[in-house]
Order: sequence, then C-alpha cells, then structure tokens
Amino acid sequence: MTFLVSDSLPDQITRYLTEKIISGDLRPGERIMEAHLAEKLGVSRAPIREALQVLRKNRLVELVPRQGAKVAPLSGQYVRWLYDIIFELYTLVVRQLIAQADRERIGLLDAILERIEDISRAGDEQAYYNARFEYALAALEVTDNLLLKEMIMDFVPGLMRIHHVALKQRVGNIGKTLVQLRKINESVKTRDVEKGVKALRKLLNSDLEFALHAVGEPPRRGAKKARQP
Amino acid sequence: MTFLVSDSLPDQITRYLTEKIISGDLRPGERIMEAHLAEKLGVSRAPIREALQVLRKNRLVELVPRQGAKVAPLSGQYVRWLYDIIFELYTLVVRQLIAQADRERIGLLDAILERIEDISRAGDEQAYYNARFEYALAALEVTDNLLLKEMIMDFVPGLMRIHHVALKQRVGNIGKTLVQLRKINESVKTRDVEKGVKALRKLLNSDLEFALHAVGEPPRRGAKKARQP
DNA sequence: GAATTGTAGATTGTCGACAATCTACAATTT
DNA sequence: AAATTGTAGATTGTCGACAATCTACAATTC
Repeated sequence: MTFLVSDSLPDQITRYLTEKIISGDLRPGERIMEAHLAEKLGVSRAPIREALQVLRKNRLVELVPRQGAKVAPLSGQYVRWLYDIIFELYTLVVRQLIAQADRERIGLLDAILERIEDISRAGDEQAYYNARFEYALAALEVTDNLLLKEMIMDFVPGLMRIHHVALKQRVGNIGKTLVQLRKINESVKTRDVEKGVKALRKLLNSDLEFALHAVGEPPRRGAKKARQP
Repeated sequence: MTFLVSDSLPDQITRYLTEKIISGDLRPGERIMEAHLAEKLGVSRAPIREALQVLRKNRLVELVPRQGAKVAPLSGQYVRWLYDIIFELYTLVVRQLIAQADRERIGLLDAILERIEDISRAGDEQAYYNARFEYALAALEVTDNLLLKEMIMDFVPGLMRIHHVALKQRVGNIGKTLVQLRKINESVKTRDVEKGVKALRKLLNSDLEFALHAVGEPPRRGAKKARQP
C-alpha cells in the first residue's frame, strides 16, 4: 500500500498546468482563463486560483492584477538571470556535498553518473537530461539547509521547461557537460571544493549557452538590444 | 497628485499581517484563522487566503493543508540557513555594484553611509538598522537581474522581523558591522571585488551572530566564522 | 482614413454558504 | 490515573453568484 502525500485539487491542477506549460502545449504569453479552465476541469475557480499562485512561485506564469494569468515568456535575459542565481545557490550545494557526502551517497552518485555515461554513448539527449536532473537532485539531498532545497526545487519546473524547448529543437550539449559532471563527481571523492565549484561553473555555463540557443538568443557577440514584443 | 501602485484587498491584508508579525503582535506558532480575521477586517475569506499565500512566500507564515496558517517560528537553524543564502545572493549584488555603480549611485551610497555614521555616534540602534536596510536596498537597485532583486526582496520582511526581535532585547552590533559597511563602500569606489565580498561575509556573519542571540541561540563554541570564498 | 470615444461582452475580484475534516474534550476502557 | 475511543464544535476547502473592471470592437469625430 502506498500513501499519497497530497492530492488536493490545487495540487492536481498545478501538476496539470505545469505539464502543459513544460511540454509547450500552453505557449509563452498565452492567457490562462479561470472560468474556462474551471469548466474544462469540472471544478470551481477557487482551487484554480490557488494553483495559479503556485505556478507563479515556480515562475511558469505571470499574474497581473485584473488581467489574469499568462504563461511566462522565456527570454534570453531571464535565462541569464536564472543561471546566475542557480550558480550561486548550487555552489552552496556542492560545498555541502563535498563536506558531508558519505560513502553511501557517493555510491549513489557514482551509480547515476555511470548510467549517464551509458546514456551519453547511446546519444539519447532526452534520457541524458533526465538522468542529469536525477544526479542534481540526489546531490541536493545531502544539504541540511531546507530553505536552500526549497528555493532550488522551485526552479525545477522552469528548468525542465527550458530543457524541453531545447530538446524539441534538437539542441544538445552532452559533450561539453559530461566532462564537467565527471569532474564534480571526482571532486566529491577527493573533497576538492575549488575543483568542484569550478566544474559547476563550467557546467552551468554550457547549460546557459544551450538554453540561450533554445530560446533563440545565442550568446552575444555584438550587443543586440531587446525590443518590445 | 500621487497614484497608488496597488491597494487591492489582498495587498492591504498582507501589509496588515506583515506588520503584526514583524512587531511580534502575532507570535511565532500562533494560528491565524481565516474566518476570525475576515470578520475582524470586514472582508470575506477569499482575499485573506490570497494574502496568506503572499505571507507564505515571505516566510512569515507556514501553511499546512487542512490545518491552516500559523506564524512561522524563528529557530536558530532557520536563521543560519537564511543567512547562508543571503550571503550567496548578495555576493552577486556586491559584484554587480562594484562592476556597474556610476558616480551618482556612489554618491547616494556615500550619503546614506554618512547618515549611518551619524546615527551610530548617537547610538540609536533602531535608526541604525533602518538606515542599513536603506543602504542595502540602494545597492540592490543597481542590479539588472530582476529575478535576483525579487528573491532578495522576498526576504526583507523576514529580516525586519529578526531585527525587530533583536532590538526588543537590546541586542546590538553597531560596532562590528559599521566597520564592514565602510569597507564595502570603499570597495565600490576602488572596484575591489575581493575586498567587497570579504567585508560582506564579515558583515553578514556579525548579523547572523546578532540574530542568533535574538532568537535565543547564541553561536556554538566550536563554530567557524568564515568559509572558503 | 486615423484617432478618439462609447459600449457590450468577457473576465477577474469578492462574497456568503455548504461540505469535508480536523481539534479538543468528554466518555469509556484498561 | 493513563490511554483509547467517540463526538460536537470549529475550521479549512470548494462552490456558484454577483460586483467591479477590463478588452475588443463599433460608432463617432477630426
């Protein structure tokens, strides 16, 4: 017997909308109208409004008073902001990982990394990113800073969305990132903080480049200015 | 004529509750019951539920499904988690401040710092912390990373709450922090990132110590004060 | 024809009521 | 008396309806 942690209406609606947004079924800028959705899902607007607040926290939608909810746009600027912050926060995770990971945790990370190696040889980008998320979350488990964990977890749906967009466009970066992932994994074993943080930065920089391609804004050479949609 | 940015019912209720929690009028662990509050304020429960979501985001309340809202407790552990994260995030701010502050911004920061110096000579702890917040927010203004700004702003009410608790107990740390604030201000002028970040760390470590006293959990004896940059 | 104004319909904000279920306490058992 | 069970009242979750106001388009003006 397995027990559901929670399956409230708002939770279900949140999952439903999250999936729609990540998959691109709901597109950036698209309005989400409470009454329509309520009728479609056979619920009232109250749980939908609550779900929209959660999606706001995950930055999948934007809420404007008296104008309702729309799917958050994915600009290159936003992606850059996001990765800057992720780097700072994950630096804390890597430090704690290196300071505190026990043999069991290291074994688990090794196992995931090995699977990632297999997947990368097969060239399955989709599986590669799923496994990398798994690695990242397994690493996150060591931190005793629950506030940090929560903040990072809030970003996960948004990151999955970015990766989904990238994969749809056949944009991949296995080569550049796998090397850095190996280095991070080694740095945990040798307790080498500097190496770990450096590899993390390179890893995230590759991801950022990858993400910028995905949102149609390759890394700047000359300064191209933003324009109004 | 001045225009109100927003004065929706949820906003007003959020401000009302935020003030009550910061001032300690609502105490840690105390339940906030929707119907009672609704009657007291003469509104229905809908805007109150929305306000509670905002307070949740600011970490002033905890929401448990089917059990409602209670004022978030203030543990030493939580405060440590918080300052760890604030340091990482504000490091980004300091870096951008040093990289991008123009003469005008530097002048503004100088002016605030000068006021802080005056206040510290007068020994007014309350005014000292208010002015320090002002300095921190003026520094935050230079960042073009709106995501970062938003995340930091979410912490502000919680930090004000901690400071309020400390001041009620006559716990102060003007001496230790003013030195570091001066160093940060200098580092902006000399564009010295390392100096700025180092001073920021010391500043926040003093604040952390101060906060731990306030929540009745003085720093552990063996605790190291700084970690690797 | 372009810009402005007015209007109908659509959409969000708020409300009060009811359903689901949680909490505190009383009644019962050991 | 301590622990367990049962129950009444209190509290949160959800709903449908109405009020406020926003949006898109038609009518009007220049």
